[in-house]
Amino acid sequence: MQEALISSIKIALISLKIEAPEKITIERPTDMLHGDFSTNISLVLTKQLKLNPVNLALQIVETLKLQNIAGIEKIEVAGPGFINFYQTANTIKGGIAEILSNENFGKSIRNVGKKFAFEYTDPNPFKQFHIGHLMANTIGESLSRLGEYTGAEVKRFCYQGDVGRHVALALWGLRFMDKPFPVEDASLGDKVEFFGQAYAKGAQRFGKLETIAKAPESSESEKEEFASVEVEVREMNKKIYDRSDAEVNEIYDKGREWSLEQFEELYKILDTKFDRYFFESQMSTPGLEIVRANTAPKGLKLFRESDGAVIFPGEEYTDRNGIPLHTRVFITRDSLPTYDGKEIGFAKEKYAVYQYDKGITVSGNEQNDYFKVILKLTELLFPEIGIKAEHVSHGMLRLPTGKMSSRTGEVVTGESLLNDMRQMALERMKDREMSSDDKKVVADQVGVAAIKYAVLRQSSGKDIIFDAEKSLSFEGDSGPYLQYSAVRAKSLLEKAGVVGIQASTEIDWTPELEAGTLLWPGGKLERLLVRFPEVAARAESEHSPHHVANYLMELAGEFNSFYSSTQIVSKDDKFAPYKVALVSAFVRVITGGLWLLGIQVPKKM
RNA sequence: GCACCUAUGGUGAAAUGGAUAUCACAACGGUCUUCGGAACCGUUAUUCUAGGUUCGAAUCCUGGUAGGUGCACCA
Repeated sequence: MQEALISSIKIALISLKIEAPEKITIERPTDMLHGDFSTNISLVLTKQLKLNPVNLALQIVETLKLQNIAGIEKIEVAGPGFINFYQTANTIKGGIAEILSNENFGKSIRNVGKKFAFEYTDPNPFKQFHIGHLMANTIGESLSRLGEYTGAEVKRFCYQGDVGRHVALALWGLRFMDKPFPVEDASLGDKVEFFGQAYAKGAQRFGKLETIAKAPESSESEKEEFASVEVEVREMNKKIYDRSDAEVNEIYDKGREWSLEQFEELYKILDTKFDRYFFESQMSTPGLEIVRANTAPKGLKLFRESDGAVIFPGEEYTDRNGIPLHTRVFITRDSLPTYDGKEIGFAKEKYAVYQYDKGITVSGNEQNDYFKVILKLTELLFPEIGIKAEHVSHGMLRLPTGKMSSRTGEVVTGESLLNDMRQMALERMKDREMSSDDKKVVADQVGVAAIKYAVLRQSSGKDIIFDAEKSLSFEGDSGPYLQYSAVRAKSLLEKAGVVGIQASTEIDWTPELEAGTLLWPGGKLERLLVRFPEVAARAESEHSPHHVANYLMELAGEFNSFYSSTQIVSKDDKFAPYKVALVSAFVRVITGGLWLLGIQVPKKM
């Protein structure tokens, strides 16, 4: 349609003897009252031609009208000189018919033949899976689905930090635990909790000693105490890397396995499934090799030695926008690769297993500057990977203080947040007639929807204030509201089936279509439904699932207005088949849209 | 200290450089439920500040203010 309008405009300009600019834009007006399509061509031309934009627009419209563009009913000049196009009721109606007949409505082929890789979540064994991981998972999963929806081949990757100082601190912290090591048949939660506490104790103790030792007024003995502790942790770290201590290995393997098992349970609830896992422990060797091979005076000389460590002097480079980078350490003076060093190995390994056309890493925005350095290095070391790698960041999920399950006042785990949401959902359903098993399934779906929607409703990169009260109330702008709308619409379809009303757009329309009207004032519901594929495509190209979330919100609101203003399933109503058709189209679109957000539609709720 | 990010009704957000800045929550008033009220309808209220670019600025540029984040052997 847009192409047809553009060529019509070109023809109109030629007949007015005006040179057409290279780019003529056809846009969707923000307000539907301004038509189905709009162009600012007159405003753009007005300067060079020194004409009044409204007069020019009027002239263009005159010649456009002579062309009788198919599917267009009305062309108007509005505001400062916009030209608005209104589609015929028949065209809109045809759009609804298409939704009904096309199971894949909303999908597109714009990325067919392309390979996308998404790396997200990236939790660390031995540490809690916290709400930041929940966010990254939500965003990464939605981006993956948008990729699939637009035809790309998509692989989901998860990179987990199973070595490094946090693990060393967890194992070192075991000595301060007053609880016994979990027995084999202890619950998974208890097992993971045990290591989580060990890490907390280890990290706390280490941090405390470090603070004391580094304070200006610290005594010699305090300094010595920290020094000896530092040696212990470093030795533990080395043992983990080189697996030289059988006892450490045994404990380490158990802790790692338990953590990973627990992550899998969460992924199941979150409805996400990774194609492949990578571990930091596997990236040490390739990372070291790459860095060593390019440390001056060898290779590309990107790295150099400094104070016994190997660094990348970021100050000497700029990012894609010409902004200077910062220096980072890639190999420590203990000859161990830092996280940065391993990341470089990972960049290469990831591409080796899957030659993607676009590779996106999702992380918190506190890593923005870090990723600029990594992306720059990737470009310099592996140009063919560098141009395909991108970083998408998210802000923090902030919780109101003193609420939710942060019992200790420390990090909120993903599990506790999920549990709270599920509990709320169950509470809400207590009067529903459902088996308790069904209720649990639905409570999972609703709880997940509440969290995911809260994350995806706003553009990523900024912090999200996750207001417990509001999100738990499930009102208005929320995932459960969308689910509820879908569920209610589905139950309407069931009812229609029982009564025997078939969805159809082909009813006796004669007077209505001649008057250019559809059922609903302005045909707003219909027009929104038809736009779904454009919304999905835009969300994909901008890596912005919130376009889908906002669209669904508007759509559901419009549907609910429709629902409450008219009787839909009614035997004697000649419009009933069309009304049911709208409900059916709505169900198809909202189900697809929620899928893009990673949200399931419950059977009942 | 240097760098980056952010600033929109009371609150949380949206808006390819476009039209009267949109939505939800809260507040206030209504629908009174027989297709599922986790719903619907209405009212009040918003672009941090000073300049600049532009036919047109919440959006782009410059200064200021406020907040957040990151900067060597952590991940």
